[in-house]
Amino acid sequence: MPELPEVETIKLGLAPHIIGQTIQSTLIRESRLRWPVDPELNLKIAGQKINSLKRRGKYLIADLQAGHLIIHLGMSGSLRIIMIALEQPRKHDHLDIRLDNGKIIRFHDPRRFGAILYTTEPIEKHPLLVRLGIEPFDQQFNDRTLYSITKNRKAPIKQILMNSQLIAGIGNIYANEALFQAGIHPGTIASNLNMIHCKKLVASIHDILLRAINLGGSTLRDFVSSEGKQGYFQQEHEVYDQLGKPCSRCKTPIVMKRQNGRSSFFCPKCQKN
DNA sequence: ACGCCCTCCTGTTGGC
DNA sequence: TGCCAACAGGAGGGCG
Repeated sequence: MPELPEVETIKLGLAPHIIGQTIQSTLIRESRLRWPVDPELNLKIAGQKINSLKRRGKYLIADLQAGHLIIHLGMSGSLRIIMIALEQPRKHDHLDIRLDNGKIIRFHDPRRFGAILYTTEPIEKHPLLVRLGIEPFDQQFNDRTLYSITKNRKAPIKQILMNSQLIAGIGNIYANEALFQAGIHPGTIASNLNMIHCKKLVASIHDILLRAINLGGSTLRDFVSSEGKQGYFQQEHEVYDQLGKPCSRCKTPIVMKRQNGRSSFFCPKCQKN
């Protein structure tokens, strides 16, 4: 579920509940995530105030007084705010962070590809973050920077978009959707894109991500009580998971193709190599 | 440096 | 209805 817009939505929903609060305690029910949760996590972060909440790529970063909590939701992770003693933990509720205001941040992740890490190193030097590529909403992300990323690469453009070490935050859904909107075939070799393609693609990426964030935002009011709601952007998918359905522009049935182990969906008529 | 493939894990779905 | 394989929104790590 969580690509850039979902993580941004979670950040916005979580922030008012947790910013300025002090962590009272941490409860680990299952430490076997992508990386083991530090058994001393509670010792290390209890008593620390949460100063701010940021996003980098698909990572959430809570800045504490003396360090940073790095949270990644993997493929199936979600976070909720719940009231103390109100809800029993469900299966796959792996970790609770109890705050002084009586609220609990509860981490849920059936596939356990997610991660919760604490570091006292400068956050930008953390090995998981240091190699991340440019943020799509960075001022520097424009037609020229995308062109410089693509001009010497032989991989298909879709894989370039999904490579978080080149561009951070775009996953399978938004790569598919942005390429459809830009009229570019997902299998196009990156180095074959010209500046015009790159300009269109940057505009599409911006537009798709912004629209998704805005729609995700409409579920914010449910954030406290609901289990990682899907958000409304899924109703806006033009190609992702739309195999066989008519293209919204030309009515040609949407096609699916495996690319590097992932499903690519596209309109064979509107999207050119 | 680059691109491809494998891996971690559980839950859901579709074909027979 | 049940069984089983395929697949799912990520991404680090290892290899050629």
